[in-house]
Amino acid sequence: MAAKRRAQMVEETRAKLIQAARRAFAAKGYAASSMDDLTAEAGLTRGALYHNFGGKKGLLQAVIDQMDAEMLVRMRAAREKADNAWLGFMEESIAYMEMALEPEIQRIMLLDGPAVLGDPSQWPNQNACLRTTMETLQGLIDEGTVRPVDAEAAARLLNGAALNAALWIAAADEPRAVFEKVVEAFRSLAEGLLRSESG
Amino acid sequence: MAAKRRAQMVEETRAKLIQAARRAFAAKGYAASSMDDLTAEAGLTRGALYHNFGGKKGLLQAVIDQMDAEMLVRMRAAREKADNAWLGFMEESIAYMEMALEPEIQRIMLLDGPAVLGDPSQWPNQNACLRTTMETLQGLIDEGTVRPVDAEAAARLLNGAALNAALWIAAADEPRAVFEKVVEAFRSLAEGLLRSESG
DNA sequence: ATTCTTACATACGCGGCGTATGTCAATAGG
DNA sequence: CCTATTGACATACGCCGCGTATGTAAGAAT
Repeated sequence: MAAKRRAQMVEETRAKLIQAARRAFAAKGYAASSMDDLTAEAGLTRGALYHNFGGKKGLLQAVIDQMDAEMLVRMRAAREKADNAWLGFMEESIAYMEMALEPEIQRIMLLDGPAVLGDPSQWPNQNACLRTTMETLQGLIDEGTVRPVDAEAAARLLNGAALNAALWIAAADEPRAVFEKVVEAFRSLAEGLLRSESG
Repeated sequence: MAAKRRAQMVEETRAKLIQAARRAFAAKGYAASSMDDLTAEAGLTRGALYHNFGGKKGLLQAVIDQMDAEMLVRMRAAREKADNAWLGFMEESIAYMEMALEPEIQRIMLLDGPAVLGDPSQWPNQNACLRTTMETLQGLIDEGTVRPVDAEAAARLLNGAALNAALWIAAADEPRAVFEKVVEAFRSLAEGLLRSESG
């Protein structure tokens, strides 16, 4: 019980640091964020950061893990709203693009993350939200809806497409209008994966 | 004539710095590359760098412009080998993916570039090799081969797909085998853009 | 021939990161 | 209940790297 109190405090410390880091990284980017500043904002010092995360990269990794988990939840929710598997996949993909429009996600997950930590598929948690896309796709292949392509390859392609499109949308003058165009083009592209109806 | 000599020297200086920067950025990444080191390797000092490029970011921009131009040439060459426009587009896209496998291009153009300078479409030269994809695509739409989607949106999606796939391939154990899978999946995806044959 | 400008080199200061060390509270053992 | 030990952080130090301000020599302008 007393032991639990201690563990609880540690978790709070970690949570505070991750929270502060998310804001700092999102606002200024990873490179421009000072560890002194963000720890101070959390009411702590760099000592806590090095103890808990081993360094600046470790903190970024922790932030990414947290955000990735959140994104996973949102993608699942989007998929489960749809009537069938294929439409679920579309909704899931669109949800991903919408999330990729959020500055925090874009900056941390899509720009700084890969640049600092390398390819997302090599991350410790294996990028859960990419895995979800892959598994959804594999299900569609198994049920015969989608051509028998390599699920991971296709998932990668679609994820990358969505990611890049989101970068573009975010920088556009009228994000919402551009978003509609992208969704339409994305649907066309994705339909290339469907088994041809005449087949 | 004497004036030309002077301009020539300046060009050589800039070329030397860009060359050294390309190697340094490719080897260690942008953040870990010391300007003192790379200028010294070029037989110069940071003074020359700040004078010619305004700073570290300016140098990165110059490096990217140069590489982008080179990529453009290679994409054109790939396209012109093909028999028809659609196949040309495929070859062009595959060429892009192959280039994206090269560590130098991957590190500088695809990882550090966007992270440091922001969205590629906002870069000064407007990312020439993306424009090429877009124009090729627009041609295919005009001739009726491709569905009337937004060319820029589709180009963005395909570029992003190729980019992300390349990141994955490069980190894979057997890059070549994975590359084949990706190309196959990419073809399927891209065919989603074709007008349906029954139409 | 002189002034002015260009194209760099040199010098300086500040901020940021990592590490080594210190401190205090909490657990464990007798 | 008292002490030894570990854990969770804070403090202190040094180095490196960037940007800027200043210096300098060679070419261009008049």
